Amino acid sequence: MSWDPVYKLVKQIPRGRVLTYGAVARALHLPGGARTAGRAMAGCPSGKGIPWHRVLGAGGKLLIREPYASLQRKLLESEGVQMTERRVNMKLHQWSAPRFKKSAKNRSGKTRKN
DNA sequence: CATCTGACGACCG
DNA sequence: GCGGTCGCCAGAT
Repeated sequence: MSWDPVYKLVKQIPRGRVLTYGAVARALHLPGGARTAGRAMAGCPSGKGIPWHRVLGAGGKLLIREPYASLQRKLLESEGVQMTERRVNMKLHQWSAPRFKKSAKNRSGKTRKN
């Protein structure tokens, strides 16, 4: 399987921003959803400048285990990402991944529900 | 070819 | 908020 599009998207994640596996899967329209994105990241080639640490689980959960877990935390923290012991503040750092094949909707300043 | 597992996500208690 | 279960796809054994 060619994960190139996945790595390509991850490489586009701005510093200090993060994405979830589900978001990546949906942005690239990957079959199987988040698991497929996870598989792609698991085989993430080193030395390619891929900010793999910016990809988290749903809700900003840090799913990666040691020894990469601590490394990921260190890198994120280094980028000024606000986080708890095992979760990242998605509200502040979730990045709007560009939609491939689908039109991106303007979700800025939404009323939410109050 | 059958089965298990995994850098997942949503749901339920 | 946390742990357990089911569904999903692909690779490994």
